[in-house]
Amino acid sequence: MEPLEAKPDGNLTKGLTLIAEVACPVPLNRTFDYEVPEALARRVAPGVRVAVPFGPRRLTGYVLSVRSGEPQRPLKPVWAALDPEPFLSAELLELARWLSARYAAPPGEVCKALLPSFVKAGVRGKARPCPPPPDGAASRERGFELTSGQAKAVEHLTERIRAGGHEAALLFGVPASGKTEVYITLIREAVAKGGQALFLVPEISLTRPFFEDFERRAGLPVALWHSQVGQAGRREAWLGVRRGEVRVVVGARSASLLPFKDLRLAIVDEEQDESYKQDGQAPHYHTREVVLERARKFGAVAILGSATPSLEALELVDSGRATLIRMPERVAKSTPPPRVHVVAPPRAPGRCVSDALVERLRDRLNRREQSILLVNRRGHSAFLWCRKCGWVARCVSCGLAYVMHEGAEAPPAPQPGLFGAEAGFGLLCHHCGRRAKVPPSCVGCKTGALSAGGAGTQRVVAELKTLLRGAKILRMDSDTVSKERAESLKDHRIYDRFKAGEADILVGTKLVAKGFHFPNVTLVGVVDADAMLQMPDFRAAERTLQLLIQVAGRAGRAEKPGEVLIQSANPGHYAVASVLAGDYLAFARQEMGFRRELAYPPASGLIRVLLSGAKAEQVEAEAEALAARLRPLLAGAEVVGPSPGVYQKLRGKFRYHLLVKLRDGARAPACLEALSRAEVAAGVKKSVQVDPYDLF
DNA sequence: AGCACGCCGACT
DNA sequence: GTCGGCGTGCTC
Repeated sequence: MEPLEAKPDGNLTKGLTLIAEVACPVPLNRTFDYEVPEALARRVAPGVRVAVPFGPRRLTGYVLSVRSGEPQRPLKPVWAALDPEPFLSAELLELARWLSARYAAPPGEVCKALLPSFVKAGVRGKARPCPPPPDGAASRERGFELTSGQAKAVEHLTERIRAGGHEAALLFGVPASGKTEVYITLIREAVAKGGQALFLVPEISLTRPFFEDFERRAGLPVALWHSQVGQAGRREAWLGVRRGEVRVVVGARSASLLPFKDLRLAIVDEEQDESYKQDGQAPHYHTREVVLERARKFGAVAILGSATPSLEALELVDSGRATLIRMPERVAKSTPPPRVHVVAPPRAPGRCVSDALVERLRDRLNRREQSILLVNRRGHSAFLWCRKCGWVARCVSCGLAYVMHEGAEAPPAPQPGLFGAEAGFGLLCHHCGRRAKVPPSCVGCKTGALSAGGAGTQRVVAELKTLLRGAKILRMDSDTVSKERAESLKDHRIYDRFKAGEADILVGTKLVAKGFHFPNVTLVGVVDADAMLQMPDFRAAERTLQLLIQVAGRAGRAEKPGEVLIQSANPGHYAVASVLAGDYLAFARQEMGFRRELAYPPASGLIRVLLSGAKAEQVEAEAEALAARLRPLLAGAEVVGPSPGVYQKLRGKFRYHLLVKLRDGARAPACLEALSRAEVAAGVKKSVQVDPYDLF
């Protein structure tokens, strides 16, 4: 017989109570227990949203689990169950717990991220008829040849999809090696077996071409998912995926969080792309990791595709967690890969394009072929400084050097398209968007003349205009390609115009390196490879090499051979040398050695603790104190810092960070626990980021 | 994150 | 005399 006891309100009940573990949407890395009143016992189940009292307010929480037990303390009751049946499946709840633990993210915010916005507006999903299964007629198309080794690997994966069971593979194929064909074959297989397939690309603008391609060539109904899809489309796709009716999804990062019912295949294309890491807001997940985790749970096949695999993916192969499939040959074997040269940057002060590069550009103009120039900065010049006293124009709230823009004073952003009548200069903070006027002379010493340093896209365009009279030049960077236009059909206006031959030269930031096909481009130039290599980031060499190889792949994709010119003062740098040698794996081996030596990912787990606040001394002191407290607590981990953030001051707040390097992965959970529990003084904000990509 | 509680300046 | 500033503390 259970003992009876008096509850605080005086009622006599059994000692055992129904307890719901609820994730509340607050930035606290923990869950809260509530008592489930008898009347709600049937409706309060894992995955259901509930209304609960939370301090003085009422909020909507997510039930993670229900158990019966003796409360350790008096519990408040669940007020209401909001859904007739669970919204989050058992698999999604498991995913929520995993995300929360892996990335030190508040469980309530994780659950919120797993539910689409229309749920909050109230859901009344109509039952819709199942679309007829795709007929086999369309699935006989072929058009590519695999070498016997690749064919065997693909056959193996096909077999795995057919039989069911988890497997992860890294598909390492040179650009234009026909990876898409392999993807389509495997997607068809997954769908034919009655399962679902997910295909991820790093950018929204890349979803549409794949979407159309898959619909046409695989003969499959495909759903599109990314942050710009409208309310109606989201609703249809989300519910369809959950019911298992949507069989193929093409999407960006957030599609990895969709409520799949029977996932059989997940593909992460261009897996090295940094946009797969969500760094801006919690949960700070990495798409590659989410996909691998879910594929494991579903017993699905996961494929990471890349021509320049991340060191993380190569580490998966080395440790036996993924198999390696190489596709070392181009489909169009008649066209040789582009020739790559390194040339010295121009000596003349103020010049950014060397004579060698200008000459090659002129040659292409004469031959009516097109060229692409990669410039790693938008704007005109990276900074404005005084040659006499060294003063640099800086944003007052961020402390960052202002970037000089042409026409930046005239809102909105400069006209897209052909370079023309953009007049006047202005200063723009690339972090907070603050604008300022260009001072007539140095603000520091009052007498020195100012000059602009660090060439941006606008300046390169201006220089080419004077050096190559009559050349038609298009500029493409985030100032000319607006975000809103990213998904409509006219969004690729600049791409279309360039492809249609409206311009001879395309000058742009890394946007120009993305997987678009310009048959008439035979020359690619990289204006300042050194600036990319010198970024204060342990992944700088990896990122640079990946970008160089990617942009080099834009040259000579059709019948005419391509040529690549890289301007660099360090031809001996191991990243530059690897482009010349065409040996990515040699670079990866060397880079992995450095990562091991310095305990950077993937040789270690990296956790960043960022403190920010209005008073610099206080933030610094708190950071020091935190580091001192953490060091003995985190035996086996290396605590680096504190040091001022790369951006010491951002939007009026001073920033210091600590880096925790964990060579022993098994200790990560305990370490995260300690880090998220550690308290800092009021007035200072702490944030914990797991495996951050931005160390700003 | 909210939202309350708490202790110091300009107003009907 | 009070209305209100936002510092700081808590949320099952």
